[in-house]
Amino acid sequence: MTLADNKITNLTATLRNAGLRVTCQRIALLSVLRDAKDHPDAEELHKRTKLIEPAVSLATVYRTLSLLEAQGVVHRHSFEGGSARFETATKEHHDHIVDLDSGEVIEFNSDKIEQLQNEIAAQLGFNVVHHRMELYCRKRS
Amino acid sequence: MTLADNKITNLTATLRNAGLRVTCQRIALLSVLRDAKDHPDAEELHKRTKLIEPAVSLATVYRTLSLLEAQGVVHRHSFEGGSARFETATKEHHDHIVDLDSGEVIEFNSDKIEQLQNEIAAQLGFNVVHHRMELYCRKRS
DNA sequence: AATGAAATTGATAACCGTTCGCAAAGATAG
DNA sequence: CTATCTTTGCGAACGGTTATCAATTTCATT
Repeated sequence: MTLADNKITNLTATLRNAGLRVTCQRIALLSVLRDAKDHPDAEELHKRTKLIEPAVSLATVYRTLSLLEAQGVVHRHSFEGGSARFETATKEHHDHIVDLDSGEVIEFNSDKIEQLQNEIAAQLGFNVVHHRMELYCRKRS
Repeated sequence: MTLADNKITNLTATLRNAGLRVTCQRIALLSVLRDAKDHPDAEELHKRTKLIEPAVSLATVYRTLSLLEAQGVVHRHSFEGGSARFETATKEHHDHIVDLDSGEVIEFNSDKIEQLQNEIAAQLGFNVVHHRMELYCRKRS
């Protein structure tokens, strides 16, 4: 069971499954991640987590995020000109549109593009392990 | 005339055109950029530039790169887990494949993908200002 | 419950790529 | 040539992130 199998989302099980010990800091961070509707950075996650569990340091937030990323529980995105932003890996794979004016992040996905990417890589003798695609946009006038 | 209109690529003219004063540091850096076959980072560019013009500091390299980027003379790429890498804007627009094992960067472009990107953005009410697409790959076995 | 080995933590320093501040040196228009 | 404005080198500062390390906590085993 992973964070993806929600409903009775069991944060403890998520940690156990990832081979990590269960601590209140990690539970608190995971619950913040689970409830986040946006793409917060580490500092923002730290701020939110402290509301649940005051005894959590920024260092632990960073450490736990790295751990969870390594286990595929969260995804890290490094958009242009800012700090890394995180989201749970619950959703289907998707790419991002970044609104240049508001900083807002919109998700999208395109099987067509992914297929083209694979074809292009294959032609050059490569297999795509992962990719990064971000569209920096402005609202249509 | 920009660096793109090569043949008798005139580095001095490139600078004048960009509204920048002509200094030997800038000329040296531009010539290194012009001759680079790879995608060097600032430190590497500094190293190479010092061979031509020993009196150039890393700060000037960074400053000049930012200036040239703002004028569209060079492009900056921030690949995963490393420092920014630069290349002249002489070539057609292209995206990059990063070989995860060797770190090598291969260029490609796909009008088809770009068109799909524009369509997707348009559907969501956006115009694409610029994008970033990188395929992190391994050689096919 | 108590024990003990191993993992985790908070605080803070270190890190690394990059930018900034400033006085000195250099470029350009007139 | 001069005056003005730009650019430079140096080194300090910056910001996000990671490392250090002693103290604390987890958890399998009693």
